[in-house]
Amino acid sequence: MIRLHNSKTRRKEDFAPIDDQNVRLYLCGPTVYDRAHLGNARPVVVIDVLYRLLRHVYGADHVTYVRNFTDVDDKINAAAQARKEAGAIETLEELIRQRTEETIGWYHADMDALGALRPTHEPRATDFIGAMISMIEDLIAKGHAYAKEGHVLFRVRSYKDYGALSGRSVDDMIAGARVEVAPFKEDPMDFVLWKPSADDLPGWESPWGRGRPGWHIECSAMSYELLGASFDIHAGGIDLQFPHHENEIAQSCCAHPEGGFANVWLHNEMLQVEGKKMSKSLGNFFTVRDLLDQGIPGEVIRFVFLQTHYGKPMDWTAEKARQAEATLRKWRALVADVEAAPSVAPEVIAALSDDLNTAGAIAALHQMTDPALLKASAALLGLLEDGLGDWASAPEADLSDLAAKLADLRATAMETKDFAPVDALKTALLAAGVEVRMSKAGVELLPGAGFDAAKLEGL
RNA sequence: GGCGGGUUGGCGGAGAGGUUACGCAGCGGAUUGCAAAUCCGUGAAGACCGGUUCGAUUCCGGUACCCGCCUCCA
Repeated sequence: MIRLHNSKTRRKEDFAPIDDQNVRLYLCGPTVYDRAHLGNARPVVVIDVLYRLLRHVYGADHVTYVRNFTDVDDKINAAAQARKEAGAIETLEELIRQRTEETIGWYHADMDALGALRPTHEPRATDFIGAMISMIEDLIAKGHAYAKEGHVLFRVRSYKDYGALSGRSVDDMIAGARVEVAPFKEDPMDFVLWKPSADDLPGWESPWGRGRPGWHIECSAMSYELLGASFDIHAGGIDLQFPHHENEIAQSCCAHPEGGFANVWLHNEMLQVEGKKMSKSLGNFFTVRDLLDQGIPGEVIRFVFLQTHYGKPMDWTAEKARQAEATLRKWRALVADVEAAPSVAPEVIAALSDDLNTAGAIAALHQMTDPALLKASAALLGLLEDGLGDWASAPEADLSDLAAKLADLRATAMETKDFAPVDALKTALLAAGVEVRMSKAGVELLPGAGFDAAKLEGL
């Protein structure tokens, strides 16, 4: 039995799918205007583990996982306009398309590097504009939304449970007074479903004139098209809980009162870097690609993420990455050339089933002595898989001559009691990233983490 | 101001109302020419103040501190 902490009820609940032949999961995906930063990767890795667990429990063919690409956004427009101003000859529309295509390619490459499985569907907002317009028309017809001055706004007061997910009341929020006041709003909390586009911005024809959708409507429209009016799990970062998810619920439940939208809401906490919020102003902002380029393997990033429960803030530190790499190297050596066991360790399943206790699952892996079982169990966490381990394999190098030389020097030193020549060679080997093992059985040289063949020249 | 999360041994980080978490580091030992690697062993905790209880780090209340969201940033 899988148990998940449901943000909607604020409790850990037994998970019971609506249809165990088709378990349905939706994760809010990225706005594709730039490289994914490290924080973007956290929900992807967390939900990837959930996806793997669900596939394990219900069968690989009985889980539908949807993660959208938001490719309508002012930041994308800004990036395209910047290119235009820099002298690009393409139309703005073409530049936007280029930018989103490019970013999606980066995103796939980066998330692949983290060992995340591709979702079943990756819908793009621009492919669902028609569905969004239909949904907005329906909301207007049902009295939950109104058109004014080219905008369409959702009437927050018409959905009585508005604020239930995030524990807020409309009145409290207005008292907070951090809302955009606009003359065309009936109520300050009303939010945009559709807005007009100037000629130099992307737009689509609609009953309210040429314009583009507000942000929230895309997830409501796409989840409805791909998963239906009711589905099992909706996930995303806790920062999306309000207003994004609150607005999704309001739109979807008002448009499809026959459905319940998402049964379970999973929210992951934020990511920090060395104890502080990651931000450009603090200079600790970096992308997944930055880390990969620094030589930190995706599997190591993944391991660091999974060491912290998704519901707690997770602190990225260089020290954690160092430790994770050491652990993975040890495990990789253990499972090298080992065939995965046919089944997964029950402790690992039990830990993951308990609200995705990935840290507990990793602790269980530490206790495992059977490499075949370790490999099979780690796979449920997306670790120690064959495709992801190139980084840990020893660099190709023939060190047999040097090993023989060291053995000779050592044998001589045993006689003369002068170990200086042996130590000199050993020191040089260590400096080149070679691990030196000397025992009664003989000398063994292994290329290690920082192996540099160039430093072996002349030895 | 409103809403929410957190505070565990040197560091990271879990579970469980009463029994060793675990990992890294440290320390002791085996091993080694010395190391490395490996193996064995080992000390160390639960922010603060109350309450419930035979018993709480674990449940409840309060205090302090930290953090997030409320600004179409996951």
